[in-house]
Amino acid sequence: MITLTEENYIKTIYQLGRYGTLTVSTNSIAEVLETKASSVTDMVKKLAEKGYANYKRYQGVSLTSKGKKIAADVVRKHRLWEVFLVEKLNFTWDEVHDIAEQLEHIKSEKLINELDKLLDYPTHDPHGDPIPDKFGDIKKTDKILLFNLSESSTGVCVGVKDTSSSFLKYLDKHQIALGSKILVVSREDFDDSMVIEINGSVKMSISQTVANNLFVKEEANT
Amino acid sequence: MITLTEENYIKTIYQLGRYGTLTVSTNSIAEVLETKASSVTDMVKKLAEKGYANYKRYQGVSLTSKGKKIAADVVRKHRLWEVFLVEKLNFTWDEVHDIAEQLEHIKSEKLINELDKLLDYPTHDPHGDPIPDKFGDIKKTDKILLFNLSESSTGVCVGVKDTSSSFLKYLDKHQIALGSKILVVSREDFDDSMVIEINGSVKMSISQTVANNLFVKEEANT
DNA sequence: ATACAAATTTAGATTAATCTAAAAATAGTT
DNA sequence: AACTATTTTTAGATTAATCTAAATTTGTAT
Ligand SMILES: [Mn+2]
Ligand SMILES: [Mn+2]
Ligand SMILES: [Mn+2]
Ligand SMILES: [Mn+2]
Repeated sequence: MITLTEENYIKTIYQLGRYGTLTVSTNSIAEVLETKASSVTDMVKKLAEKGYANYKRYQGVSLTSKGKKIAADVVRKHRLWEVFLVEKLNFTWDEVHDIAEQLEHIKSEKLINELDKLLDYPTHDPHGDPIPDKFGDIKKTDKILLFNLSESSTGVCVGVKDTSSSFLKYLDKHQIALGSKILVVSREDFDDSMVIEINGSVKMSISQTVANNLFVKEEANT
Repeated sequence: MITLTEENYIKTIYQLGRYGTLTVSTNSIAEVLETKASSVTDMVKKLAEKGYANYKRYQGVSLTSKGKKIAADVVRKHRLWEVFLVEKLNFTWDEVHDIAEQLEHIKSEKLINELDKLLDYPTHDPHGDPIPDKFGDIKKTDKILLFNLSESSTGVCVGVKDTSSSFLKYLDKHQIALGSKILVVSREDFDDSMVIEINGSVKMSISQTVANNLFVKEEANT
């Protein structure tokens, strides 16, 4: 039996450690979960005892394969529910995260498999993040940050790094959505801002911050 | 802020007290929630402090209007989710209750209103229980137990009292569903069993237990 | 090699929810 | 009215998850 709190810690270790590949520090977990480092220490000890994590004092934590499976399951549920909220219940992409934080802990294998079927087996959530399959495997794409796209190159917007409501609403306002085609018209060395053209029509200037939070898939150069 | 546990106690008080009309005993709550009476005493004190319940030592508990609203909301969510599971995710009526026990605690007004819309504003859950509207009001029907239907009277099955999986599967097996027309062919004084005819065709004998757990709406006598 | 700052862990306390065992109140019966 | 069985409450302890403050370890810089 695993508690909701344990699931949240495991998920955080998974995501901070790049889908379970790296070792993660106590402080970084505390920051994400908005708890104190001492609480994290207690919890990772428990996770290690239960076989979900590898932990040596002062050396950080990583997930066991058992822990990775739990984490992938929770992330799968989170992202499938987000798709459901957008596709079936008229939510916008900036409204779904907090509700998915609750729904990701509902326990029923049939529920999640039927939801997957209802949504026609989506591979990505509304923010472009990949949905692990029922074995916990993730199809990883070769997306890069818009910031790393060179002048006069083109990319298709495939995801966001910052999923905060304010950033998502900014994108909505400027008609940038997943699937939008983005051409880097020019770059400004002075402040690292860039001028982009969206879907071959609207031109606008974006800050470094924006460019560093938008994932694109680079298009083959003509 | 209200906890999941508090919600479950409030819901139990609501249901034991006939949708909040009666005062409820400590022991009866303990029995439903499978806890000890001493735990119930502690919790009802807390509920009273928080303004959800009226409580005087040794005199039982009832809900305040604030408590009733919470309870109706939780019951509304529980029953809407049950409809969702059956209508959209291919669950059978004997599979939905435990999952709805989890889903009923998800907090989002928009979520539940959109779910209501998606399901086309259902008035009853898959077991025939009424779904409170968003104001907490319940449309109550004049259903009676099949056991109280007299010989040669006819009723339409509109609900079940026992919602256990074993009873629901028994009904499935014998083709009794919500909407089935049931004629009381004869009654046996000896063991209170009765012979019924379902939808004008199949005849079968049912025990007192079955008759006491099926709600019907009596049809006007010809 | 030492000193220091940052990260991490330990010790001890708190809160929510639960339990057992004992005490108190209530209700039914003579 | 007194006795008794049942119900309910109190007292004290436990577990999960958290916190603060103090102690320890690590890593970096002189
Ligand atoms: Mn999310
Ligand atoms: Mn979560
Ligand atoms: Mn139910
Ligand atoms: Mn519940």
